[in-house]
Amino acid sequence: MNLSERISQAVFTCFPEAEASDIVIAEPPSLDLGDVAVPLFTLAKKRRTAPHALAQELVEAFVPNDYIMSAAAAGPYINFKLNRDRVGAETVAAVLDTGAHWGGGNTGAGKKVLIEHTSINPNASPHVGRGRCAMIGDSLARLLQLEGYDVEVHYYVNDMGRQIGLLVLIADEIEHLSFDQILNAYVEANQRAEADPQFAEQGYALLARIESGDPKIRDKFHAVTDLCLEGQLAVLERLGVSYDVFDRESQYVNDPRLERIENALLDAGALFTDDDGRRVVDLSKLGYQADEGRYFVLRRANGSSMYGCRDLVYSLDKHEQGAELNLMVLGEDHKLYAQQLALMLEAADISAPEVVYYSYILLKDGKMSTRQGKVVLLADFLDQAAALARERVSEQFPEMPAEEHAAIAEQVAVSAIRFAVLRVKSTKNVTFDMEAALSFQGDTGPYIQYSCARIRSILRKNQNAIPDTPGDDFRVQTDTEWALLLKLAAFPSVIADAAAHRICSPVANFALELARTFTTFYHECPVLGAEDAATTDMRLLLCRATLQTLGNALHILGIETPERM
RNA sequence: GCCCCGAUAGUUCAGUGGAUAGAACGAGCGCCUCCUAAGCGCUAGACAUAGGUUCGAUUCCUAUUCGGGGCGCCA
Repeated sequence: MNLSERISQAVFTCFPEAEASDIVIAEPPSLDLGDVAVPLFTLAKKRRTAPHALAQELVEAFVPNDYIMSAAAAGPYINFKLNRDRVGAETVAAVLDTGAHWGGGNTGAGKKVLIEHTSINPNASPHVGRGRCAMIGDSLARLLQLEGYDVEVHYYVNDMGRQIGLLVLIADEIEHLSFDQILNAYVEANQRAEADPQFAEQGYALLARIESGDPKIRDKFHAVTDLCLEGQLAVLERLGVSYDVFDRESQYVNDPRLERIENALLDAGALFTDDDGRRVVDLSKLGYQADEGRYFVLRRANGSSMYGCRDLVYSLDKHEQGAELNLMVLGEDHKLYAQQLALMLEAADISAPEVVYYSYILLKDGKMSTRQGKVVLLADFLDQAAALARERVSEQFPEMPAEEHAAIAEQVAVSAIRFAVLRVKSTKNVTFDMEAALSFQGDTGPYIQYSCARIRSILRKNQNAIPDTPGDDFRVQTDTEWALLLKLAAFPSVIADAAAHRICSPVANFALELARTFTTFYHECPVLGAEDAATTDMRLLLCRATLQTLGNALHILGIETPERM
């Protein structure tokens, strides 16, 4: 039985007709009032009494037990005081026993989840805006893993389409196209296509040839996109983001399975050929309400397929893999498109993927613009951050080998960017502040890592053996220790909530709060210099449990916990 | 024009249908013979506007304003 169940139990015993959903477990404004609070407004209404009267009634009927020591009425609230030694010891034991699994609710046991994210156009080194998708997707994957899901991460390689065709044309003119040149080549190709219709035509012609199965052209497309993908993945790898499966858009062109969807659309009377010879879907036949976005073109007049065809087959392909959960992370600019796809898929009785959307990252002086060079490239940020961090570490630990300086600096750099991006709710536009992200001070990833390093330092300096688990002499002596224990105990519910809502920012904010709570403890409660050995042991256990919890939370965020920094 | 998202201190972000809305940065003052000062303490500062639902709204609903995104042959 966990804490909230025990509290509910206490309320039930004197109010049997209450339902679990009526009981809200809250935090009192101060630990002086109690450890856990229950507001009684809803229950009082049910019983047709005043909340404060009900509070009195419950207090009088309350019988203390091993876990809940007392109940006190405070107006419309009832505040419980817990047996801190008992609850604290159980919390620490739970953390240390479950270790890397601590916090996971196992709701995903035996279930497979397929998650697609990043899938950026192969045209340039990724900037932080693109990185938001990768970091959110990667952390979501890690979060679901902790919940016990069997997670498979997919990356959809957009290796087709007009712009890749143009890029292939340009690549033919350059001797050895490198990753660094790709963006320029891409911009140039688009400019030329605009100015020179013939050039643009050549691009479409290439598409037609790849669609007709020309292996030479296909190889050319692959060569260009591979070069790009390789460069992009190298940056993403620095961030700790990895993928299990790469699905090429080109492998879904001319896929016979499209027929199944087209037939369903025909049956629904939604698919037709318009006056110009395009194959168009009228989504209003599938329940689409608005006038805008009502028509969706599947094929150009010349018969070549549009991206939608490939996406439909790709969705079908993922659907056929039979995962319990099919997730994808998309920018909010894809919202309408994803809805349109979902309607078409559902018409063919195919369940559409569940989509997690994220909003754009803005800069202080406005939107990012690749063409205006107004972007923060992930690689540039990491380089700058790592250089700064390296200076810091080498000053602080001059005796440390240079490779270790570099390794720690890289971990700090990754933590700075991942935390800055992940702590913000994904539906909000973030304004990326380069200066703040490079300062490593305050509400940052490095601050949390620093707390971990302090814990590691204490554990390293400790000479004596620490018990593996709390014993009978586990005493919670101060509010500071207790506040830390309460924070630790809250971790599983943070994870459960985050996983259920497919959102990682609460995990980031929890980690920050826990680090702050620990820092207070660090300043107020000496561990190695405690009054007696039992207190030292207790605090060492608390340190270990905190490190484990911070480590688990940071692992979800893709942030390492350095031994020193 | 229509649709979707957002709006909390000077700034960047948390948070909640209920007790006193939290941090950080920036500003000011203080703290390293003390487990790492990437730290800590103190001071000043906010729920866009107007209605509504509710015992109670910053939180839910509606409108307005502002910002972001989108609206048939780009992916």
